[in-house]
This record gives sequence, C-alpha cells and structure tokens, in this order.
Amino acid sequence: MICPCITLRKHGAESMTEDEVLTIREMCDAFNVTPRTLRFYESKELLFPIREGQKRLFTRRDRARLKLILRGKRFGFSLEDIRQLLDLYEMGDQQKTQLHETIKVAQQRMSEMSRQRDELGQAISELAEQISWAEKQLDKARHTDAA
Amino acid sequence: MICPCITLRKHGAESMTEDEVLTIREMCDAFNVTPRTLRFYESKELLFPIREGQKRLFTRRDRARLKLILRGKRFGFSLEDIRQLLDLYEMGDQQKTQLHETIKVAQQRMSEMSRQRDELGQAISELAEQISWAEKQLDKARHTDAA
DNA sequence: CGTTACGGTGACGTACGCGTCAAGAAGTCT
DNA sequence: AGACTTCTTGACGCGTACGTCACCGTAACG
Repeated sequence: MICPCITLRKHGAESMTEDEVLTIREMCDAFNVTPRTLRFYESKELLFPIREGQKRLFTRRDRARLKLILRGKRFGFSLEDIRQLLDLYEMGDQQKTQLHETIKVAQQRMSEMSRQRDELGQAISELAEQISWAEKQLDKARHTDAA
Repeated sequence: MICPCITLRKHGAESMTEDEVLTIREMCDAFNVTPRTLRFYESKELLFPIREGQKRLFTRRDRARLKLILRGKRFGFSLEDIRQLLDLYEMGDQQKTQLHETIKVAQQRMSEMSRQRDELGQAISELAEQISWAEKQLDKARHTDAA
C-alpha cells in the first residue's frame, strides 16, 4: 500500500472533484469507451495517464483531451490529425519552430471545417426534404391499400 | 462495333450533355477519384453503371449518386450508411415495408447531423481562438529573440 | 489459501476503403 | 500484324482503429 490516499478509492463515482484522477474503468464509464481504446490512445501519444505502479491514472488533462479526441473523431479526423491539433492546444513556450507550421495546419483545418459545416447545413435541409417526401409516400401507400 | 453512337466518343470532355454516359476515366477525371474506387463502389452497390460489352458506362444517376457519396464521406459516414441513404433518395413506390424503417434511420441521421453541425460550429470558434492565441505566441517569440 | 476482480502487456484478428500488381480482352494507331 | 492504350476481373496488401484472446500480476474477500 504505497499511497493510501489514492488506493482508497471505492467504486461509486463520488462526485469527481475537478482534480481527481480516474482509473481506467472510471474513465471508460465516464466516456463510454473500452480500456483497449484508452490504451491505444496512450500508445499513439494522445493521452498521458500517470502511473501508480503499473496502473494508469487519468488526470483532468486526459479527460479534456479525450473529450476533444472523441469530438474530432465525429468530425472524421484521423487520430494523427487530432494529435496534432491537441499539440496545438497544449503548447508551452517551446517549439517556436513548429508553431508556424502547426498554425498553418490548423488554419487549413479551419477552412475545411467551415466548408464541412456549410455542406452539412445544406445536406441537412436536403435530407429533411427527402424525409418529408418519404413520409408522404408512406401516407399515400397507407391510403391506397387501406387495411 | 455494336453501337456507333456510343462508341464514337473522343477524349475531350465535349460539354457533357446532361444525359450523356461517361466512361470510367471520364468519370474519374470529373470527380477526382480512381477507377478502383468506382469499381469498389459498384461492388458495394453504391453505383450501377450500365455495360457496353464489358465496359462500364456511368449515367447521370451515377453522377448524382457519386456526388452524394463523396459528400457523405466528408461527413464521416461509412459507405454502408451512405448506401442506405441513397436508397432512401431513390425509392419508387415499392418497398413500402422498408420505407418506415428507412425513415427512422434517416431521422436518426438527421439528428446526428444536427448535433454534428452544432458541435462543429463550437469547435470552429474554439479552434479560431486557439489559432489567434498561437499567433500571439509566435509574435511574442519573434519579439523576444529578435534576429 | 483459493477465487474473484481489476489491471497490465503482447500479439493476432478484423472491418473498412481503397492501392497495387497480374493477366487477359478489346479497340486504336501505324 | 505488332504495339499501345484502356478497360476488365481477381487477388493480395495496407493503414486505421480498435476487438479479442492468452497469460501474468496483485489486491481484496471469505
């Protein structure tokens, strides 16, 4: 028992004070992912849980990153894309050299995202039209062969 | 030479009258995809080019579908998702049984897309913030170690 | 003390979306 | 009749994003 204050965690998500660390299971439950996924993300340097012995403990930072990762995925970004964006989000004062490059990447991403948003809006209204058309067809069909 | 009116096509994208059929290469050039991609889509029943002997000829319908396919992909939909949506778009009067089910699928998709659009808007502004922050850092850095 | 529960590390498997040969048919040029 | 190009159908390969399985450690329970 190296560190009682950490080891003494029970299994009942007790309010999670902003700075608490989470075990892999708690993390999985909180974000609805599998342990495999979290380990995979760590192996790809998307998450950096600290270690208590062997066990992973996920910090507030990891939670923030995971949230962004999952959102990025819904937008169709690759994990590698996401890693680069996360790096942008968490840059200290170093890496000035890469900074310019990263900004360019982010700007490209921005315009891609804007385009995607516009197209998405269009697609939504088109799909809405199709749905109401289909609903009308369904109505007609019901009317035709009235049971 | 079975059908001269079709066989007599030269290689110079001559205006493409709305109802003209396209060879695989013309199709590829028009949409910037590879032949492999088009054959793959056909194998997955996303496209249905007609055949002149062995060769594929893509119709106006195929062009419309491909446009939607490519858009769907940018939204992160799987080809299977897209196939189902395309089916919705091109339903005649048959398949009344499946119609209701398909409408449900489409509606789920709709709400997914709306959520995605909202999140995307949020992500865009967040990313914009990050970029301007990064640009400020870059400026500071330039100022600090002025060459 | 055994068992149950949770966590860890490989390592292999898998679905998707094509890329990339290989080998042959079919038309076109000279 | 070659040679060339374009097209065809397999079939295998590959990167991504994990799933799954085997096996090991360790801590807690009864």
